[in-house]
Amino acid sequence: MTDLARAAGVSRSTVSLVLRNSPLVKRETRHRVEEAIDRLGYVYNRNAANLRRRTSDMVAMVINDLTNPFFAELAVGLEDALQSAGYVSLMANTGEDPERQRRVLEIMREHGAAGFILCPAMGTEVRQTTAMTDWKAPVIQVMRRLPGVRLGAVVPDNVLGARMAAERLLSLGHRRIAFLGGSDGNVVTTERVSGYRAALDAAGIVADSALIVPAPLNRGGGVEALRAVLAFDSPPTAALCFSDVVAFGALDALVAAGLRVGRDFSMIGFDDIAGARHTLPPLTTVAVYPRELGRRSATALLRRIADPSEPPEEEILAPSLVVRGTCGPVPTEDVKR
Amino acid sequence: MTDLARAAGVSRSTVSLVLRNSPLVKRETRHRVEEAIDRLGYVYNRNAANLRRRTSDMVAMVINDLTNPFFAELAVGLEDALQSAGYVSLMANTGEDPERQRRVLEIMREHGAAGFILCPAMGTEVRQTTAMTDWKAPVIQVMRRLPGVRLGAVVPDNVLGARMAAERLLSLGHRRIAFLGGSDGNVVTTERVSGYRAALDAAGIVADSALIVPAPLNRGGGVEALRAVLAFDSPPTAALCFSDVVAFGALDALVAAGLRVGRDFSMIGFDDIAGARHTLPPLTTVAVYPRELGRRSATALLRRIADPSEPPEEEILAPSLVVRGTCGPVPTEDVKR
DNA sequence: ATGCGATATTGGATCGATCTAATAGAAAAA
DNA sequence: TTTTTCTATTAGATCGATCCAATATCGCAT
Repeated sequence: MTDLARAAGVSRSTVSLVLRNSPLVKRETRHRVEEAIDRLGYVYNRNAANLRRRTSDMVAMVINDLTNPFFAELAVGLEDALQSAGYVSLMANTGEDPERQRRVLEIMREHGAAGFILCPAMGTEVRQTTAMTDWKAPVIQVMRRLPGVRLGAVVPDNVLGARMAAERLLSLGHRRIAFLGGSDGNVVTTERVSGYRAALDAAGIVADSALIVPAPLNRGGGVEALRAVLAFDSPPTAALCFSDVVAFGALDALVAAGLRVGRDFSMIGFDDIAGARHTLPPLTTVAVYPRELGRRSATALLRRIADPSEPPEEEILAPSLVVRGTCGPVPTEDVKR
Repeated sequence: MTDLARAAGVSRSTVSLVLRNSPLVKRETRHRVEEAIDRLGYVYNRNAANLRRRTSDMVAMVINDLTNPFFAELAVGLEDALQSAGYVSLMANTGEDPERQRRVLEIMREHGAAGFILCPAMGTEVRQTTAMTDWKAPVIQVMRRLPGVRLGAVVPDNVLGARMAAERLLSLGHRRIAFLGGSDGNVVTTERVSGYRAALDAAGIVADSALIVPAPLNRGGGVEALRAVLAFDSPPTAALCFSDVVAFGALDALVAAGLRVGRDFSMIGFDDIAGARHTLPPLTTVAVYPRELGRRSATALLRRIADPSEPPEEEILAPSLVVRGTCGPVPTEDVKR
């Protein structure tokens, strides 16, 4: 900047005014400075500016698993909104490792992030998030909300979504309905299972806890879980899966067992990822709009960055049931085998 | 830091030494300072440190499309390696928009990124990348390499991959082989098509350019492209697809047309993404290991950050053919219909 | 006591920007 | 001509760290 000032024959202060295109500088001086800028190949230093102004144009995004298309979509929605608002994203993938999560959060804090978007890794201790409540920068949890922590959150209504799905199956006459996938440590599992339970309760059915089968959140998990329930003495006639990916595996296992999807056995997924409409038959599922989730959390964060006195809010997005071809009426006794 | 110094009864210089845990400070003073650090809730300011030291611990990652599982995997490999090396990632998604790409690159430059990893958006002008050759920070192109630009690059051997795939089909007796998907503007398309052509040439077959069908790089594109070639007077008996996603669409179209995959028509994909092993039958494809691509480009970048005199290199990773179930011998005349 | 080398500590300049309050210059009003 | 009022410009302090050269403190031999 000193070089620029010398080259343009003005003071550093004036150069600074030009850089921030202040209306104070005379048109002619501005041109002289601008000419110097591209003659000398000057590059503005945002970090120095942020240091002096005690501001930041960086936002921290810490995501549990970007290889999961659901979260990738969420991250893109987020980044897109932040980028349009003039922020740049410090992004990190934790791979569901709470310790790694702790480290990157700390580093991003030291970088002076203006705010934090966190999709907590499984097994994140509450201690971690409560510690964040008195960081000066606002924090928004997205997708997964740790219980009892006063940070903001933007999440889908998992309870409602699971209830809608289960109710659909109930209305088709199914009475033995399994819940496949997820794990106890996971908030989302807890919520979805509770929605599933609520629907059964409302229909006056006592939930058979053997029908709730935890499994890894991948295709293999779905295969396993479905095989397990088929081996029961009185197997279920339908299943609600933790996610579409799990449902894909469950569908694989169904055809492997020679069952006709949607006739011998009904299936509902969760998330409505890209592949869901291309299974055979297309998967009925609960759409939760990850991109919108990302966009909303960005908006919520930006609001609190703009006005830090705003209280943290929890935004809960309604999901919707996307009916495709994997559900049908309960099969008659003889077919059920 | 001044507060810390006062609280611990030492000078700012000493505090600084403690922060960088220099062996110069006496154990006892160090403890006094550390005590003050967590009593006052002090947070280290990396930007200020980087400003003074004229260094940077941020790397820019600019990716064309993170919702594509292939690139998501690549990004994760990258970020993982950078994170372990103590760098933090400035990440942006361009959504294949060259103008947006230009803007974010400029912003990250102004943030003083120590290096750049770029997977150029389709339609990126060479002007953009040549301009980057005289940025002081090193740049590595990943996956897509713009022709004739002296920046580093880490890419798969697309020519070889496509040739291997085409040779496989040729060895099974296929003579009319289509290439489905991609577009002329895309370097990767050019490379894969040229590998396909090379194999045909070597087998003494004149490539029928009508069999090279550009199409959008999504499932719908695959459906369209396959329908188009089936409508020919003498349709192909096999197809090599630009990517697995395109192949998924093509498989959909095949079953819709009542053809048996691997018997009436053979198909090979490209990329070996997660879903490829779960099609029916499982998709034969060319594996290019996106995660490894990411990891290598991170390594290459870090090397050049550490020693800026290192010349830019092009690293070309060998792909491998993953044989699954979508290829079979050329059908006999009567079946071919 | 004094000197000496080693070990610890420190003041002040600096990185590249912004900010405040002061000032110079020109035009308008007295 | 003098005063007032804008409009442009500027000097110097500052943000939070590091770095360098200088200095203080110490144990130990003389």
